[in-house]
Amino acid sequence: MVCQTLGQHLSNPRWPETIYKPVASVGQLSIKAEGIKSASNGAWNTTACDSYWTSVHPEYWTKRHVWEWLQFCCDQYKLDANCISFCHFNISGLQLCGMTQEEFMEAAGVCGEYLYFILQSIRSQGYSFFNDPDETKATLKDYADSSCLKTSGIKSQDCHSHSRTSLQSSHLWEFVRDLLLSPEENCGILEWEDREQGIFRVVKSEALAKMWGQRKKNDRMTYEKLSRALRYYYKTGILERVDRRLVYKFGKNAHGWQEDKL
DNA sequence: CGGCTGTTTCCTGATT
DNA sequence: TAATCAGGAAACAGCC
Repeated sequence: MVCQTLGQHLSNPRWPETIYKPVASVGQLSIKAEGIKSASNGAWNTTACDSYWTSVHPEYWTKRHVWEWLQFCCDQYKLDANCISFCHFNISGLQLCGMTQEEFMEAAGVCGEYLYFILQSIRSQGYSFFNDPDETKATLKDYADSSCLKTSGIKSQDCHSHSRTSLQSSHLWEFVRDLLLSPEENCGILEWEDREQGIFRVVKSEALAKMWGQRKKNDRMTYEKLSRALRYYYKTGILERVDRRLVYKFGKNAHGWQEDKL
């Protein structure tokens, strides 16, 4: 897997609306911090509250914890996971803590700058980062007030051209694509039948539905329903029909799956 | 608030 | 017989 860099962003860090939507103004960042406050009153999303990584110092995080942290940041701060290069973050917490801000930006573009800041906040505040919403809010606002967050203007393509094996895709076909591209998450659920032509097979249909259901926080998802959604993609050219059971093919309007274009 | 997109849910019927 | 496929129809959620 080839990982692109975002060198062009390093000299001029800015926050595009498309990457961090709530940051249209400093005030709106505070609104996001309010979200943390309400969440900490008992409604933490599963990414944060069901795992013990929030109570462990980042240096002791496993790869899994790093991944959960990324998920948490994407959920909580509405970062676009498509900007984050998974291969750069397939590392332990110790390695994560050793990354420089520049390395974060190389791994996740402008989102990386924000991730870096969040990580440093967690490292300095420890467990209280997740339990002291006022502190968190103040810290985030301080950062929002800093110069790098005040401007915006990088076009969305700048972000999406950096798209890799994303951790959290909003669309079903992207979820399927990313599962195909990340063997560490795939677990044999999907496999390529013809890599060049984009033909793939659903090996474990129930597991795929369950995983998609988890992604959408819907425990009633079934392969029947998931496949109905996949069939809608025939209309839009995201997928093409293959007359074999559990076999699909990426269409002309699907992108990001070709090996030579990664 | 309305319109649009992308599902989700349910369904009937056909195929493997 | 069960699993899957093919779509129509309607509901629903999130976004603009």
